Amino acid sequence: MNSETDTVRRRTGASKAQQRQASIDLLLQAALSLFVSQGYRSTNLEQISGAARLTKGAVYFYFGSKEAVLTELLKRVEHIVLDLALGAALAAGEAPRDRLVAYVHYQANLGITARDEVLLLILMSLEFKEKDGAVRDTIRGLYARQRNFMVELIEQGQGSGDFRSDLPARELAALVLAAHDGTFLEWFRRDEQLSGADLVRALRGVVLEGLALPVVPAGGPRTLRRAAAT
Amino acid sequence: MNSETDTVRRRTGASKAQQRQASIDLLLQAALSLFVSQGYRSTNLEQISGAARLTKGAVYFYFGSKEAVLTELLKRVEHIVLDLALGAALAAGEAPRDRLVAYVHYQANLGITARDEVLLLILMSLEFKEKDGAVRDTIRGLYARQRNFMVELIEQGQGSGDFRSDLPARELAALVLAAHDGTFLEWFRRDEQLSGADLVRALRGVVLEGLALPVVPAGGPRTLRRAAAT
Amino acid sequence: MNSETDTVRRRTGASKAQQRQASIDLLLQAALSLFVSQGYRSTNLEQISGAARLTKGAVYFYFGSKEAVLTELLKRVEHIVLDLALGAALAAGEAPRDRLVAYVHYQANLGITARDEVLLLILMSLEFKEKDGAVRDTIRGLYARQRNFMVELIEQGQGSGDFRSDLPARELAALVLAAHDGTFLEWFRRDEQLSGADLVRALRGVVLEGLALPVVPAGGPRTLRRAAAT
Amino acid sequence: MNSETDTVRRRTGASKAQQRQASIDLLLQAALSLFVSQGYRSTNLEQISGAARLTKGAVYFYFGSKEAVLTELLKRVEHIVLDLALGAALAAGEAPRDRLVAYVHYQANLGITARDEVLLLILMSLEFKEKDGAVRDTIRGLYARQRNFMVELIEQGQGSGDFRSDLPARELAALVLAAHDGTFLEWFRRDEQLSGADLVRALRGVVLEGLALPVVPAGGPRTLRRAAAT
DNA sequence: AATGAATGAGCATTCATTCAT
DNA sequence: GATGAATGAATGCTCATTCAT
Repeated sequence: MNSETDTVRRRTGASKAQQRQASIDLLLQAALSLFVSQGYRSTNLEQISGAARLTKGAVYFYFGSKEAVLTELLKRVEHIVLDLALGAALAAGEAPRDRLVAYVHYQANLGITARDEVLLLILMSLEFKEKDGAVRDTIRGLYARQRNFMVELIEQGQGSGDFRSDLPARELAALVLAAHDGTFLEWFRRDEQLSGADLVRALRGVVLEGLALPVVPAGGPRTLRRAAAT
Repeated sequence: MNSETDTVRRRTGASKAQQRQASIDLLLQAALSLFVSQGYRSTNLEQISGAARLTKGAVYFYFGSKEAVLTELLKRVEHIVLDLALGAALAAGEAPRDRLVAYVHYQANLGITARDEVLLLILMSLEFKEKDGAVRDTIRGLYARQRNFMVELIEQGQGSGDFRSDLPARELAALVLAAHDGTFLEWFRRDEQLSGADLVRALRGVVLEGLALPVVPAGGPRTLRRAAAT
Repeated sequence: MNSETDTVRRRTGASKAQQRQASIDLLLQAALSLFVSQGYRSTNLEQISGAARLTKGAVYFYFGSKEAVLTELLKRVEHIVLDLALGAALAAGEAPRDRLVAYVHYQANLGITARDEVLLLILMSLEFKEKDGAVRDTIRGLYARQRNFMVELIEQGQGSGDFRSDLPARELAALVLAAHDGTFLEWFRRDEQLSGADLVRALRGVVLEGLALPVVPAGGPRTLRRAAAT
Repeated sequence: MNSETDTVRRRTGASKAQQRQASIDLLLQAALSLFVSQGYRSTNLEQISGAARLTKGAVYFYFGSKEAVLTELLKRVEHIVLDLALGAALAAGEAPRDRLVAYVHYQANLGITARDEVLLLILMSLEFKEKDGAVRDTIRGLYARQRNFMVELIEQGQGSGDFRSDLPARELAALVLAAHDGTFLEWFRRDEQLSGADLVRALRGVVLEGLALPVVPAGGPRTLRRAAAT
């Protein structure tokens, strides 16, 4: 099971198509992991290809440029972090608060199942903020989609009386997403020293309570609080 | 008002010490602004020194290395973002919720008066996460101070019955700070398209309501809400 | 008439040998055209094989190396540009001036029927001037043959009194060939904006008149010759 | 007088301005020589800087890019090969034939005093023929100037009856310049095995006789001319 | 107090070539 | 008969750093 055996196995035991897919996946996986831990700029192609037991040339064979690797990664991220998350929220029912809870849950789950994908989007949005080009535009598009969804969700919640209306939906939405991103980053920054479960519960609790109608009479919020309890 | 006039003015109107300080400040200001907008790695010394109307050599004359510029910047950030913020919180009285409100307010103010300093700390904590060295250690120290303060504050609030106890103080503290960082980043990411005032109000509102004891009888939260109103 | 149809046609309508020859010709044609327009060094195998609707590997299958493609091309050029040109000159009769005229005419014709072949030789002689190896040696051989032929032709013309003897045959021969190459290059450089017919007439006229015995009688030319003397 | 002494002398014995100029000249001289003998594409920065006893970085310090080195070289070539040559021709008097003779002479002289500069222009015009960019445009401009000058000169000569009018000035001009370039290239190709003096005399003789009014008296030439007619 | 010259290590990218299929 | 995968050496360029002035 040493490296030689490994390489040979990959080279001989598989069909071309399988080998191709295996190399691409290996490369993308290595790039994802490195971009997240070191940043895009500080990761070089030698590291990426080396981690996949290939050479720099292989990256060019499959992707054509370093940036194209990131672009491909972002395409996959869009699916996981946006398509599915938004889908999960919509599938949770009609009630805005149910949708919000589902969204928060899905995202929290992603922290475990797709930690690097989530972080990639956040970190690249920061690293590419001022760099003109396709990557920046792509990322802006992703963020815009996320924001639009959240703004609408909150507006509906305000309309239905589920969410507080004393603050503009745009800023509330920004805050929900910001709390999310911030929590991920803090978790990332501390190398998972925090209890993920507790952190998620804290996030959900605080966001939902904080978002609920602030003038608390009797029933309404209680339900929300109850619904939020796991 | 061209560069020559400018240089001459700097050369003639000031003593050696003043001139020295002026150059240092110019360099630090340029570096701060560039590190925040482009990142540390993507900012080169030519840009920094050029923005200060000096040359690369001047950076070495005053600081000795690129990293030393950042280190110096972080020292200043520590004072503004930590010393003063923590001081402001402590000065707000004994009550944990008052201290938290004061802390949030001070930080929100910083978003206007020292935007780049706040962002520098956040962004560098991400960019230097995996890079061994003095910078990383410094940043970790700053974050640790901030966290310890917040954990203590929340523990006190939990003890006094001001804050919810159904979640661990460590995770709640992480969340408060995360919401903060996340909100700053979102504001940064969107180039200040958001209403800063509304965003701060949303942050304060959501965090405080969310942090307040979840079982709300009559008075308590009201006070809080009243205190939070501007 | 798309690529698929094309490939299918090639695959089905021809015998193995025909197909083989077709691929080789396609490759050589592509290489010739690209080497002439971009230079050898600046043309890569992807461009060559792509233009022939094949892949890089095919070039190796048929030729073994990039240089071998050029070598094969030069072999064909030798036949067209040397064998036939020299043959045409010899076939024009015994008189040196008739042979020279025939040579010029044949070459001029090549400018239309085998433009790229002629240019390839000229351009590669320049590009490979300092690169040791088979290509350089081949090209030198071709040029030597051409020169020897021309020197002999001019020496005969000088002996027969057809050509001027006040200048050495070696330099006159060099000049005739140089004028040729230079004219081709100028035509090439200007992307055929010049009238090919007029250019050839000019070349022939000037070279022949200039080469003819300079013993001219009366007025005009004397002045000129005097002015030109150093 | 070994390399160390040399380097030290350059580094310590000269003022900054002198050192700067010395390095620039050394670099340009090395680049000129290498571009001419190996071509632009096939010359790398290591060779250029190495020949000047400097490193690649120095090239970037002074020029900013490989192409900029060539651009600077071409600027100097324009002065030597165009400004001065055209000036020399105009200074030779009013008569077109005198001007032509002076031009040919000046250019021939350049073959000795500025061989590489002349060749650079010719060779780069070929190497950059299909490469869009500033270099190509610059070269085209130089060639256009040269051609315009020659066309006008020949038109004047045709008007004054000095030059033959049976061929268009444009093609005759192209031919004169082509003969020039071709002769230079042949000389270059043969590594100066030819007698430069004889070659120049041949060029001048053939071009001038060939350009002179073809009105020749008796038998011989007529036959020739008849044979040449299409 | 600061500059200009120069270095050298690092990096993304290109490309001829090899080889299993 | 030809392709696709992969390599490795070469190359233009960037940039933090050094040093004499």
